Amino acid sequence: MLPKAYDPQGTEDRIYKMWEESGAFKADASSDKESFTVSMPPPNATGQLHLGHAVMLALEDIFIRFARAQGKEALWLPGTDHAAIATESVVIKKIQEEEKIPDPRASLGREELIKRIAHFVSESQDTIRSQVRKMGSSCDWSRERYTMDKSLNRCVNEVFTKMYKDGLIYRGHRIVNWDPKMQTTVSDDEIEYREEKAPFYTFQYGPFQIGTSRPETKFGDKYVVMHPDDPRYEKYENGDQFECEWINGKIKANIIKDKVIDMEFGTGCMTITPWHDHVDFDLAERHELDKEQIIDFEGKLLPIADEFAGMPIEEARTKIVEKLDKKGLLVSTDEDYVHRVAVSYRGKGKVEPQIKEQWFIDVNKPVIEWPSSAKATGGKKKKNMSLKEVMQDVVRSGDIKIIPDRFGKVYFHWIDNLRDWCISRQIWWGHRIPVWHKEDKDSKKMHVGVQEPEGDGWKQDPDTLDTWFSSGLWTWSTLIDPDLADDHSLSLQDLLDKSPDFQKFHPTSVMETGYDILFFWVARMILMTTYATGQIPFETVYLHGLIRTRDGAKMSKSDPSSCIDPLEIIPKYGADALRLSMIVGQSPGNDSRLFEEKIAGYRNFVNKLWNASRFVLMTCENEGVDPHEVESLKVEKSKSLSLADRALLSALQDVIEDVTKGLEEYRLSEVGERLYSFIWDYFCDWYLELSKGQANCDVLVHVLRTIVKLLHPYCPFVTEELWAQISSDDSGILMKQLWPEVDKKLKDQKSQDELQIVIDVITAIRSIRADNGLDQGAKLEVIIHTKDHVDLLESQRDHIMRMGRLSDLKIDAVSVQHENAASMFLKGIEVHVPLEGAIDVDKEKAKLAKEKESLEKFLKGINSKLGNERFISSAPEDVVKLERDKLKSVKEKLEKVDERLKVLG
RNA sequence: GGGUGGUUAGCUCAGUUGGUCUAGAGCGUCUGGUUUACACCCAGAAGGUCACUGGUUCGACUCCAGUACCACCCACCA
Repeated sequence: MLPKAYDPQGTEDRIYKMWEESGAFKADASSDKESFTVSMPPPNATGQLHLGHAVMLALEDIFIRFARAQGKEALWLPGTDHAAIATESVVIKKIQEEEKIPDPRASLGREELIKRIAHFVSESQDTIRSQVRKMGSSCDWSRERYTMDKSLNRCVNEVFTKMYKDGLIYRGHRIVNWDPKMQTTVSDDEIEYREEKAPFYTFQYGPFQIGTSRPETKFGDKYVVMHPDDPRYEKYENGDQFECEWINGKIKANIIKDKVIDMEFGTGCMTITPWHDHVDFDLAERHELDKEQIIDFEGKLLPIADEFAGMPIEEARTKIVEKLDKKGLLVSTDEDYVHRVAVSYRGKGKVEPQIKEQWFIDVNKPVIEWPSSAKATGGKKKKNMSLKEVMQDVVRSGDIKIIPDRFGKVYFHWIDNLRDWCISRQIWWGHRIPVWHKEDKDSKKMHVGVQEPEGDGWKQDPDTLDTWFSSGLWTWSTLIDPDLADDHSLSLQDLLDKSPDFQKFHPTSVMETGYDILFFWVARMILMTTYATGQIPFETVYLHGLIRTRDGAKMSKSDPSSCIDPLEIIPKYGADALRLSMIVGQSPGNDSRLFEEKIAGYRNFVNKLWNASRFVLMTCENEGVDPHEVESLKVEKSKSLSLADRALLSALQDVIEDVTKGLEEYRLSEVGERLYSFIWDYFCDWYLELSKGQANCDVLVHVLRTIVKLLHPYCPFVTEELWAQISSDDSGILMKQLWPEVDKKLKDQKSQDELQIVIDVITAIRSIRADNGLDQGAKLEVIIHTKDHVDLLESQRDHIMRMGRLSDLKIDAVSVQHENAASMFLKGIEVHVPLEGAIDVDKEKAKLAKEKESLEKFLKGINSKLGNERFISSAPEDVVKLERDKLKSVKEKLEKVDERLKVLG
């Protein structure tokens, strides 16, 4: 016999091991079945899984288990990401703290540091693997990938080379975000802003007053810019020159007029520093101005600063202000000025714009033919598209569907503002740029290719690639056969053609991830994959929201008290309960809040199902039935089923229908609720209670088996554990079972309606008892007066008596005031109990009259709609059909109302 | 400055193209309960003018416009 409460801790690991050993996670590329693929967003190999990962795993596991049960060849490919900057900075910090080495890069050197990082990564991969298992994820471990795998590196190099040859990758001097702490560039999307209070100074600059919070960048300033329409500076012309006293003596300055200046801000004019500011850089490009570097890559001032050369920014700032003040050039200081400082998203260091030679991807160059392969789902072939245009095209055409669709807008807006993507990083951890340089006495040579070129003296470019470059290839580079990675006679196209997994499983079906990395990752996958493979990376993008605390705050690692750690929750409540608590009540794209009571609630539900199953097993035992020997067929043919049985089987068909449709449409929250309430409110609270009178083990077992199948994607562990108790002998494990199909023969709306009447009667008796302060123990005698339901209620006499706790029950076939109502007499008190509708004749009449009126109006509305030719011709067929159905049902209702009004006189 | 989402019971949230919603659930609260599984339970109850103002409609929580507040995203801040 099963224990009284479900024990997740004693169950889950055992079940997971059983699944894994059964081979049920493995997908077969040679199968004829329709494929369904999910690429797991690879967690960063830097540490622990958090709730964000848990949501992702739960959602994807539901998709994949459902697809598998539907008979599809389902592949869920797991993996981890090397997370370039994030990982390198974590390890460097660790070494600094643990080994007291202030500058690990300099002390250890490239090779040793990479070795250390690789060691760290492999440890953290082990933790991640075990954590992913804890969630019950049914992913194919035999295909696990890592973004730094050899075969993935091959793909990276192939794509880089291809892009370079197509002129989509170029090298150039451009302003980039420089992180002096990590000594690397950072992409625009990896920057966040922090508010900071810093003094804002106004200086006298010749005849002008200029404002700045960064005096240390002002050495090279020889341009002063103002708006062309600013009346205050009317007398100055673009290009005018003047001489003025500045930090280190007299300088020659030029006047520039440009519309980017905000006349309202400060004095309406400013000096510019093109080397260290994005806007200034653009402005300088437009007006062809000189650019000069003031701050070096360590964050110290250069010789241009004279006496300040070599000073770090912060120190120099105050000293420069002092000097200008002495010179009488400081006009005012605003100590309370708040401005936003750019900070690296990964390394958390302040970002300093710098001009540097970097590698870029040109997103506007029109050289792409799309779709490039016959397998792609796109429309007609178009030529000369840019990367940007392809990215827009695949979403606009509907080839890629984004859920929720409003994120499509966000996506387009982002693409509109997209600038060339800087892909080189000056860190060591990552895919090294496949470029080799050779310097002779009089010539510089460069080789771009998949492999190191022949001959001596070639040195590989020291830079690595942005981590999103390789993750952009994730959906397909993971499907390339690793055995082909070393065969350099193969082209990129050959690699794709010769990899069975790619042929079978790409494009993938769903990309499920948080909306916060729509730009970082989803957009980049679309860009890289369409270009490299000619296929879209995925058909559907499902974006989940963030999980927040009860108060709506973000769960942050820095504040552990605010965090719910999946690893603490799982042993306490079980992975199934955690999964439910994150899925139900969560709609895609919207944040949701999670707290322990909510998880406890779903733990209770899991336990409820557990006990319902125990009850079924006990009942079977009492009846001498072995649940393993129950055949589903018996249920279908049996005509001697009780009303409750017929109603339940019919309701079950509705559930199968709703759940299947809901899952196909990715409405996971609704489906979860539907199952929850069916199991608890209907199956347990009514059916099991009714069955205590007359149990039909065939039906009990059949229904429980179906329930367990339907719930399995949400709660894989309990359901599998229960399945072992109730499955027929030869059927095998639950996760390999096929999805239940609706059996139309079992649909029986009449039984459902009739059972509802019985339920209403029982409920009425219960509420009368409560209303009259009669406790549960008191035995009651009840007389039901009814006109139409005598036979029905008579047949359910036992149930009504038992569940209403009655000592006696009389059912009288008398004509009551009007149909569909019954009255009851309790202990001499007459109590009217509606079965449906009210009993007070006047009230009833008034209500019916009102209903009639509104129905007539409704009818008029629909008639006018259907009579409108424009509506008929323009509306889709199903909409018109819907209206016609409405018309029909309204007419029927109206007839019923009329009939009842007649009865009432 | 541009954009997106939210505002429904004390709390957390559902509500599928406007019409069985006379607005639901879970938690919490209150009352009662040793019922052939389950106190991680059972039976009941209280609690909402669906943020506000207009509009469209025979009919609006649902569609449109505007207002207020909250949250987030993008851009800019010399």
